[in-house]
Amino acid sequence: MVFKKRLSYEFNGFHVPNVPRAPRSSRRRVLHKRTVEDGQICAIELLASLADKLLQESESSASSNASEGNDHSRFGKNVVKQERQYEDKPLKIESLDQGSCELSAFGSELIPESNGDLKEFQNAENHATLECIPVMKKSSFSDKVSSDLKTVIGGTAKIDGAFSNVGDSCDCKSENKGFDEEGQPKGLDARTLTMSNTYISKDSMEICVTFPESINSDRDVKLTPHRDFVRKASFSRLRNAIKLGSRDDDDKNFTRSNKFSNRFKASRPPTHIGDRRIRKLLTSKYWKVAPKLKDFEVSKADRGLKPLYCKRKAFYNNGKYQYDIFYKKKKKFCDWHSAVTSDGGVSNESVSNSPEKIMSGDKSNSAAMLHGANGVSSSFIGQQASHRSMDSHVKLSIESFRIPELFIEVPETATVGSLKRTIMEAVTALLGGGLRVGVLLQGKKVRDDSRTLSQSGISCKDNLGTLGFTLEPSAIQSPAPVCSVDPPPPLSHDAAENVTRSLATPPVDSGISEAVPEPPSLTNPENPTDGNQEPVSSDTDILTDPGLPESKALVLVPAMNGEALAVVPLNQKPKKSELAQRRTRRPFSVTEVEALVQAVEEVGTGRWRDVKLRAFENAEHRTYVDLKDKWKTLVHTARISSQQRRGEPVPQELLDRVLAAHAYWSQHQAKQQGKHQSGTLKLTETSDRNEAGAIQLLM
DNA sequence: GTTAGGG
DNA sequence: CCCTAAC
Repeated sequence: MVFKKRLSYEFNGFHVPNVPRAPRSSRRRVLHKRTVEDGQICAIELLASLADKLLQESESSASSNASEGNDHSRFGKNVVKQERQYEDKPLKIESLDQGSCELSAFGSELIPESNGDLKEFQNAENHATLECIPVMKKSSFSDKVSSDLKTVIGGTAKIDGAFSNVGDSCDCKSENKGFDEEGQPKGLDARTLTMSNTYISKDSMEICVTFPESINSDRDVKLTPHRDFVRKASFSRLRNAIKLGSRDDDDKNFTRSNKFSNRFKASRPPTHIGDRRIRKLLTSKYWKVAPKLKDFEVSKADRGLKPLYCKRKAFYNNGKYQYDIFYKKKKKFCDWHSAVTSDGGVSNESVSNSPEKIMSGDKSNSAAMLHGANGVSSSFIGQQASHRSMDSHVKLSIESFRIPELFIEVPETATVGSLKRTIMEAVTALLGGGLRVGVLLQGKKVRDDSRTLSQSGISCKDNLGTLGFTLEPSAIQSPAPVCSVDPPPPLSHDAAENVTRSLATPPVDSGISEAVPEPPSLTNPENPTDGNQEPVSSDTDILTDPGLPESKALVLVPAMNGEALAVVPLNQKPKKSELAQRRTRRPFSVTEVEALVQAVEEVGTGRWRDVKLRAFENAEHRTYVDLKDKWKTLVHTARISSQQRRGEPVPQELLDRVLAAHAYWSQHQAKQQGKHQSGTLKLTETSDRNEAGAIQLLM
């Protein structure tokens, strides 16, 4: 009885509830907004000041735009969090972000300009600062730019150096804590990753892409990270994560970790038992089967709890929940495209808080789940119109790329290393087929590859806001656009939030990408955009899902203009799509049928709670609704020919009793207390189906 | 929270 | 079994 009420855990407190099973009715928890911690603020300030210094050194340029500021704050916050975490907590692998590939594309246009360098530099700086990760950016796109590039690089290098120090200090700390460090060289060299045309920061997997507006959308832009590269990235990321902790709130991570560790073992993607609605959605039209993902299923974010029918029996379901978790199977979602919502709202619907979501960013999770069904990964891209693009270059930034949620089965005895490997394999398998890039403009897929960006309208500032990209495993044909960016972006702030959510880290580090910087926490909690925020109700168990829902988050990075771009989900359809698992089927045994018949004979129909108490008091998995349903089917079964019956045959004798009791109680409305004992109905047997007769006898 | 039914 | 409307 008290259970349900207790269920509203507070995630803020990171309290993990131990409820065995959740009541069906959703437990919708309200997310609590995170408050920024003082410490964080300080850290931010420090970082900010540091950044300023750097900028000044390089002859600060005044040109900072709102968007940048935004990013900065985000990153800064992120950094702070990381530091904090690393200091305060023991890091757990589980807390690592799944990682997403972060892709940033910078237009080359800036470079040539006198100011361009500076700006670029700033960008770089921001990134570095934000992530506390050295980022090397280099663009070889055009030779003419090379000189400018140098400058940029230099700037970056500086930053890197500065941060490397930080990293070192971090390392020391971590070492003290007993973390293993890889013998990575320190300094820029170690952390610099250079690629031609495409640069990915080792840690963040940031990819910079530059291209002229006139390029063909398809061929010129390359977003494919190299495998090795990926590895490296993940590696370094891991390292970072270890050192600094994941960007998520400590609490979050912590909680997640706990969940994860506790539940991960299960083989099936146990996920959440969810909200009925969610289940419904899942089972029905909303999800499609992903052809390719067999090894891992996509799970849905929703961790709804099942209802406890234990009001009277208070702990009646103990342990059941767990059972469900382990044995229930997850359905795959195919609608992931719809899922990719800016706020992830798609999936959330009314379901609210799953701790997980809260932690990681609900929206993304849910979205991820949906996507996951397909196994397609999508990414949101943030792009910005190049400011003053006199040179007609389009500047785009893809902040992150996430893979769909994966379910992985790992024995409890598995090592962390094996866990990571397993995840890596799953991810690799997912992406093994290669990625296909789709371009979305105003939610529509841009198909004509030969058209220039300007011809496609992509170069227009107005349209940039509506530009989106999709990354899908090429194996999957589903052409459907995964996500799009919403044109009318509300506030940059919102955008940031969206991004954040989408980026929310999954419990496990996929090893592929790094966590994305968190958005400003202040605003996070409330998302005006949609009600999605509410995390899906989840139990603690949720963590169980090893799944890493990854959606590819597409984030728009506000460009210089500072207008914020909001990522909007293309499809609203799965508004509520939360996944719920269907309970495992448990056919009634003859014994149970017998008990049911007996009880109904005694108590009558229409008093299922009493029946339950009388005959199934200890059968946690049999709810009174189940009993009622079973009775319904029994009556039906008794009326059909034995040839038409399926499953374990029920003795005719029992079926006869069913009919008799049914007939009897239909006449009696079953309201009167069970004065009728089995004896009473026995008489019926004689008269058999003659209802009137039975009644007469009974009376 | 229970019931009663439809799905 | 699920989901809901009605109580």
